[in-house]
Amino acid sequence: MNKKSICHSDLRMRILSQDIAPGSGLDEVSLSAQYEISRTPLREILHRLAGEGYVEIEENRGARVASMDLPVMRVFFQTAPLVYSTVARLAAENRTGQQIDRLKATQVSFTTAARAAETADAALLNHQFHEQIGQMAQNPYLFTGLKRMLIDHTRLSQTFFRPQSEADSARIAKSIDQHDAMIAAIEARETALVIDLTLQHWDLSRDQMEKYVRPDPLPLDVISMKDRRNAV
Amino acid sequence: MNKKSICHSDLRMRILSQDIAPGSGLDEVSLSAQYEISRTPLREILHRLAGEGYVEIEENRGARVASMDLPVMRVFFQTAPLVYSTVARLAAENRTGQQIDRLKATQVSFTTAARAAETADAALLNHQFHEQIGQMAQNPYLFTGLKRMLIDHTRLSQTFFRPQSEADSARIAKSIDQHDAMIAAIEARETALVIDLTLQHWDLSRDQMEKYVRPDPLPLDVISMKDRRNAV
DNA sequence: TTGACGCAAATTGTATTCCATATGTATACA
DNA sequence: TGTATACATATGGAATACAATTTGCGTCAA
Repeated sequence: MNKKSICHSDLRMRILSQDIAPGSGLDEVSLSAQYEISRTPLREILHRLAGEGYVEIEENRGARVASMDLPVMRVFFQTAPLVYSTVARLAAENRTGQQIDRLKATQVSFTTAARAAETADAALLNHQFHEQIGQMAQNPYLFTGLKRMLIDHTRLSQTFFRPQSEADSARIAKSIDQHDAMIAAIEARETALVIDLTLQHWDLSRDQMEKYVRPDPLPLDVISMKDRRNAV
Repeated sequence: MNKKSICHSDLRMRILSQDIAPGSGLDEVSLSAQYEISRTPLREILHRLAGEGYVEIEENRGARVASMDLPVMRVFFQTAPLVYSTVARLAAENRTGQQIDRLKATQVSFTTAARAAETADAALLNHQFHEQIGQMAQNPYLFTGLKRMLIDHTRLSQTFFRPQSEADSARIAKSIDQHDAMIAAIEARETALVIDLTLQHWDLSRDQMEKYVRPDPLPLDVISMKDRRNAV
């Protein structure tokens, strides 16, 4: 593989893993130096990423990573069930045998990474898993929308695969099981079941993401109670 | 406006109007000469158009206009009602006053062009009309999918605004009326009505498009009946 | 002290040049 | 006569050099 496509996929990866934060600027000279390519191909990558929804380009102002503002997040939670379940249904109807094999392979890698708590890998492989289901749907119009959703979904679910408690590990195990069930249902073309499983999977993910958006408040004993008495 | 963005929007226009046919190759040197810009910015435009779904870029093979093969057309007709009606509902729920004003302005231009049988302008303004409804929905995930649909929809509906008969003119008039009704319904936030109107509008468009995909057969008297006797 | 104007440095945008890859044709050998 | 290989030409890709735009800072005036 050449440097250009490595750069392209690596930038995608870094954006998905929030290694480059939403809204942060992308400097052309430093990035081109980093990937050892010149500015010309890098700029072409940036334009491509803009079309894919990873970055936003403003005239004479360069490229920034796509932001994740609150209004869009509302829309994200509102739209996800519709898109995911529709795509899942179409996937069950249109999947080929080869695609099932590839999905199973991805699931094996995902399971390994998730059990080993390799956070970044697990999140990325989870992303790949759902993108492959999108490909099965054979519907380019819904697929582009799905890809946009997955960009934000993967960025939001960063904490999901970094277990902090027994409950977190249980959620990860459940997520793996749901993937397995989805594969079986898609392979058997059981559309109603696939939709049901997909919505369950979404519910699990959503609960975890809401924690990310609105995390538990800091423990109060960190703040001196003396100071608190003087508060307005 | 600078040459680059003119080139960008003009290429989009030419692809939508099938002035550049689906699947045809885009030569970098001739295009850059045509728009009086150098190859570097042109290539950036091509990459952007690739991200937007107008063209497809293959490594070391250059850019081609996105093809319209039959399997995708099936999916197009299958998906359109869902996407259009969902977007229309969200537009009615989320539209702002400014957006209504702009939509009305577009509709005025569209009406003029359609009545005057200015085919290319009418098709493009129709495209713009539906894209603006998409913007009203305030849903980037569905909007990208809608934009993809509109690319194919506009390319397929080229014949729609070139009336050949009284019936064609009547259809155009009906289409204009439907747009007016949709604007009113969106402004009044009557979601159920908007969905209904949108589906009616789709039905009208679909019937016409199917004629484009599967046109009336050539009149048989063109073929000599003598030759026909010898046929297998 | 604040606001506006202007200059300078940084950053993005464009053009030209050089290089790599692919395809088509011709020639030679089986 | 058919197929394979090699070479030439055309087309796409990358890098460097140059131009234009933006932004931040400094100075001067109100």
